Amino acid sequence: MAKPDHAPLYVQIRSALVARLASGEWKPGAMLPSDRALAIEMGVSLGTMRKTVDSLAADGVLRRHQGKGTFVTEQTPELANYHFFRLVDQHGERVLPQAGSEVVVIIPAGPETQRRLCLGVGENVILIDRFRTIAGRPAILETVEVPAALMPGLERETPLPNALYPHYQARHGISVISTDDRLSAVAADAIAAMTLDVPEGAPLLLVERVAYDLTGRAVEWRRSRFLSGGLAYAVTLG
Amino acid sequence: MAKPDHAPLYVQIRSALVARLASGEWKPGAMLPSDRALAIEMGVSLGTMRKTVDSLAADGVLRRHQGKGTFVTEQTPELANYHFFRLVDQHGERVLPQAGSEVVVIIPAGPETQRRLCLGVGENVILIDRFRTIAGRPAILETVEVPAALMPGLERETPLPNALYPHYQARHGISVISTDDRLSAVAADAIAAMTLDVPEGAPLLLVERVAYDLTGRAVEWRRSRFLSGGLAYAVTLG
DNA sequence: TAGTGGTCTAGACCACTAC
DNA sequence: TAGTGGTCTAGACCACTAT
Repeated sequence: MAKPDHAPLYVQIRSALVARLASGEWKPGAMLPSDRALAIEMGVSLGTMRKTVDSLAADGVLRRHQGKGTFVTEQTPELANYHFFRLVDQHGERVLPQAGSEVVVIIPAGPETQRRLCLGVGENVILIDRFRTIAGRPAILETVEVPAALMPGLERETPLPNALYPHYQARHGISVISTDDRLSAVAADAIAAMTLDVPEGAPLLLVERVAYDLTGRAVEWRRSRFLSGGLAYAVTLG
Repeated sequence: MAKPDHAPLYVQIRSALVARLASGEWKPGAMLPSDRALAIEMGVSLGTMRKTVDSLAADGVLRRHQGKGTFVTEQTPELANYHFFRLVDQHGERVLPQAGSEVVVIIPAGPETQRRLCLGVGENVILIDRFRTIAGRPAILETVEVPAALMPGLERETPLPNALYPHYQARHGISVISTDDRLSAVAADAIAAMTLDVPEGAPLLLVERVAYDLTGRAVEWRRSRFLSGGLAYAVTLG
């Protein structure tokens, strides 16, 4: 063989399971066969299969429940907010935004978007421009771009829910499991100042994010600007 | 017994190892006994000991090297920068700051500091006020507070190195292994504007951080303000 | 060659959940 | 009671490092 099986068994088994998950063999929320059944089916020992499933559970792809079984992680608004939405107030309590207004259009991907989403020239993206409110006042300005080919018809599914990742999964079979975030501070431009009701030049927290699905594909490029003052993005490093 | 051993064996073993690490039985950089030796010494199976050591390695407390052994993680400037310093430039390349100037004093902990560091009233902290430069220009304004009781004499160890965590470990036996970061955007005040050479009101990225050692104790409360424009705090969620 | 961590196996028993 | 994941054991062999 050109490529010998240098990879450990549990890594190979993991790839096989990921492929079957990506193929839709097990839908979000569905129960997988038991560790024992999978081990027999794939011809490995129980310990090896457990190591594989454990790693997928650690990555958030699967969830284990003692006495019940192993399930494909289902993006719920609560889970997506807990995992991927990191905003807290001055007391450290999680903050949840409410819907504001949105504009959805299809446009050719710009150069920056092409690079972030690894798109070819001429590919279209669906662009969502929206703001969201916290405690009744506009607090988040957000520009979201997704490859049009990945989420056909998304532009007609308005109004979009507040949490987009559960929607991606439920309607388009795209499961976001990780993100790369870049945070910086920017001054509010005229439009942002008007929408968020702050002076022009006021400091805003800018979060630029690329989201990836379980196959490692970049599926979303997002820029969010948050009103500062009492709001912060919280993260634990370790 | 009042508290039965509800905890799994590998968790109990882990606590025992953490206690021995905290006691200084194995210094940073030192090699631990082999898994087999530890398993025999503590009366558990090899598999259980491996699970314990694996979890400590996953938390960054230990590092494993196939064929060599298991070692207590040593804070190096490189490692601390890689793990806990998240600044990147517009191309996504990691940025390393250089020393600027610093002022170190001992003061009674303020109410905010008391809360963040879980200090009693009247306890002193060592306060480090400094700025750091990137590519030759002032870019970071930082206020660091540590309990005076934890790091006796720190105030006389000036000039302090650029990376403080390796210094905490080498001189005071304090190993930072995780941090809670809160990021927001603020406007530059008069002093910040002058030091960083930006207009007053310019947006700065504020990072407020509490650092914890391997026993879970809060050991540092830090507020850093970063010049925006080309610089960003990068983090992966998953 | 000897010692280390890395992988894999085949079993056992426990804790929890459903029926 | 039967089935699930969670833990623990006792061994085997492999890959890597040092000497």
